[in-house]
Amino acid sequence: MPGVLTPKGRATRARIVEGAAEVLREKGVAFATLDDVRARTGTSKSQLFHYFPDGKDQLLLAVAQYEADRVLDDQQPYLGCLDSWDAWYRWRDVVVRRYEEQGDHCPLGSLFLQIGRSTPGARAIVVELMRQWQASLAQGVRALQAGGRLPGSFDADQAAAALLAGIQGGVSIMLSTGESAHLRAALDWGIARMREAATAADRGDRRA
Amino acid sequence: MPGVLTPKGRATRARIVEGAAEVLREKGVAFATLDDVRARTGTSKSQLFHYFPDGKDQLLLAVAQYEADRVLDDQQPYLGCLDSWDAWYRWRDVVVRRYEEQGDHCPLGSLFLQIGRSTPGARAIVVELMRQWQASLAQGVRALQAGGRLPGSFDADQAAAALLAGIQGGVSIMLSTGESAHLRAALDWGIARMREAATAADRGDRRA
DNA sequence: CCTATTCTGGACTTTGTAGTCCAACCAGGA
DNA sequence: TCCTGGTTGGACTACAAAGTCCAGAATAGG
Repeated sequence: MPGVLTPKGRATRARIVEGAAEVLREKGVAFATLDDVRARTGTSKSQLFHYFPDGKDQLLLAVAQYEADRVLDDQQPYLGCLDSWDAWYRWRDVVVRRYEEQGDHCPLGSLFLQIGRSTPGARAIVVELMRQWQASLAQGVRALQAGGRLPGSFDADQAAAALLAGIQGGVSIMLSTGESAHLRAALDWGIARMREAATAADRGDRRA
Repeated sequence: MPGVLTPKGRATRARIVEGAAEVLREKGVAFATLDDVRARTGTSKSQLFHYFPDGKDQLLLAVAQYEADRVLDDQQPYLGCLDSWDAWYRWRDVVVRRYEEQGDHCPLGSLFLQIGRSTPGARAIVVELMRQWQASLAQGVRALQAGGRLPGSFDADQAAAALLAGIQGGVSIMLSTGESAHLRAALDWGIARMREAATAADRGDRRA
């Protein structure tokens, strides 16, 4: 796979990544083989290694990046404009629905077990995803503050971190139990806490 | 492995499970082989299959149960007596420390990817663990309520669910990033919300 | 002691799968 | 037209790891 890829080559490579992502979602990374990918994408062994010379790990990494990109995209445009309470609730609904539909395979979580979390490439992908996700949430909190719906003293970053943790945990519990109750509870609880901080501040303001 | 195991047999079996657990923690389930277990425990292939006739999956399941049992044990006695704010903070510290020490391999999480979450046995283990964990937390919330530190209207089960989700997510983020900040944020945020509910109720009581 | 049963060692078989190799194909530029 | 380099097909190899088998040692029970 020297310097350049022709349009045809690029198309094939993309087909492989997308097909591999499908296979991984369906069978789980532990049971997905290169032959499955080959069959699904209508390619041959040599193509797989032509576009991913370092073999399976490199392909898995590409799929991980592909999936990571989708995670945030799937939450748009809601995640991008969390400037009112309604917007927050709509976003919550989108998140819950997305993961309920996803069923019981976490494309990213499983990927990293196979590749190894410590692999620099893998780690970078997930760290960057978490960073962006948390940044979007923090920005949403600040938007509430800017709109005067939340006191400025409220710690936006800690709120975003806690919310993100709740989402991750809710999803992983759902993967094991099949129930989205925990995901809902985490989101509802988090948003509720912010609303309470808002009304408490109102009371305080009124009193002051 | 007919009906009974002699004392010697039981010891060997236990040695295998514990050794396998160590190996899995160190290498990760994706890379641990029966030969690793064999070497670590000083046993032979035939013993492995003597005590676990259904092979690797059965062994992994036994390890999963073993690890699941430890999760709650490691939080005792703190998890069992969450009847004051101080007790909650002490418990939080224990949880954070336990997972910081555990490093970057989640014995349970990874196990289920290999076995397959949908396997009835695997699912049962994790569902039961979550159930007990959440029940303990809910009991702690009710203990606060019984002590008059928290209004009775507070939803203990939702609180427990949200806290549990936060823990799970905090841990899984820590596994990927190496930072325990999210775990701390989730716990602190959750406990803080309860305290606020308490003080808000105080204000309300005073006002009423 | 004798015998039945459990336990253990280790060589062997089987299988699934990643990765290799080379010949052939296609497309665009000189 | 020919040539070059990216692209493709598919058979082949290499190997690791699960699982099998049987002979022989240890042990419990009578």
